[in-house]
Amino acid sequence: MLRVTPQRQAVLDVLIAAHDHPTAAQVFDRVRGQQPGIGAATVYRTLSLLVAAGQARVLSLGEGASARYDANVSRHDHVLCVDCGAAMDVEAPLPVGALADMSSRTGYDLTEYDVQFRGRCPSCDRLAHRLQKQSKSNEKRNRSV
Amino acid sequence: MLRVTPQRQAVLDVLIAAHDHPTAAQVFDRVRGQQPGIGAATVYRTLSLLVAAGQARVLSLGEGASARYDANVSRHDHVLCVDCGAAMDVEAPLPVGALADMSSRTGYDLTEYDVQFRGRCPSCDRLAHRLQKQSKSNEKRNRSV
DNA sequence: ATAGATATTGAGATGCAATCTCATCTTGAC
DNA sequence: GTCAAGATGAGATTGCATCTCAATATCTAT
Repeated sequence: MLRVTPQRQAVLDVLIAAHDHPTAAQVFDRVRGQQPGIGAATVYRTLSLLVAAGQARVLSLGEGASARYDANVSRHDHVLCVDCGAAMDVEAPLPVGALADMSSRTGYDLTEYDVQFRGRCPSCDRLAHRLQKQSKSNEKRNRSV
Repeated sequence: MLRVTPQRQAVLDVLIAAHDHPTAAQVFDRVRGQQPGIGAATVYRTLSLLVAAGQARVLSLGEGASARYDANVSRHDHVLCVDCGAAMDVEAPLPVGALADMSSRTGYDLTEYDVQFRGRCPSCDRLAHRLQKQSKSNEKRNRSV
């Protein structure tokens, strides 16, 4: 029998409250806020359990970044910032039948898909533009020296 | 100036020859076959350089899996096996304008996207079915004991 | 309520990929 | 050839993730 313990509840609570797709390490930190004594093993174990039980999902966003967890288990897509790693849920469903098409095209037995959009979030975008301007004015200054 | 050294050439060669989206560790192993003395630092460094130079791409396939490298830098999508991690390139482009739509919908400055299809590759699928049958016949046997 | 079986926990050890450091070596320009 | 910039690789280090195991908590049957 699988038990509902305070530790497990805390992990799930954190996951449901989070809308930023935290990594396991971030979940661990947050859970510690509520259950200071909880161990890393318990948090990692619980995350795996939740995923196995269909209560959570693992995402591999970003490039070579750690796995990120999401309590939103319905099919959805992601927009993510290549600078700060921020991620948000969006909907960009493929036409009905696209999954079946791809299955027969590849011979794989495909059961799910998702679309990842990558670019810069508004705040990183502003920052990037500001830095760009600055480096241009630096160039001018250096030329004139 | 950026130099083309035998080590860097070897890493790029391995990447171009590979069609299985190897992880950095796998690239390292393969490069060692040709350049036994090459160090891990060099391979990891070179992979980052290649990505920065647009000669390669990093993918985050699978869930919590290590980053995987791909010398195919043109836009394309992936089908991947959730059991063995095999990945293949496919084309599943969104309608023209989808990227711009999503940008204006989210406020992000989006520059790329890709679709990930997940399921079982033909051989893992066969294996899974075989195991399923076996476990059923085991159940029967156990019941009759 | 109690005993015994089963499940869960957390500290610490371990594993492993990835990065960093730095002395040494290579390369290209002059 | 000489020199400066660039590149290399052994080994140390970091940091995430998993495993081990003794202690603890929880369930079930009586």
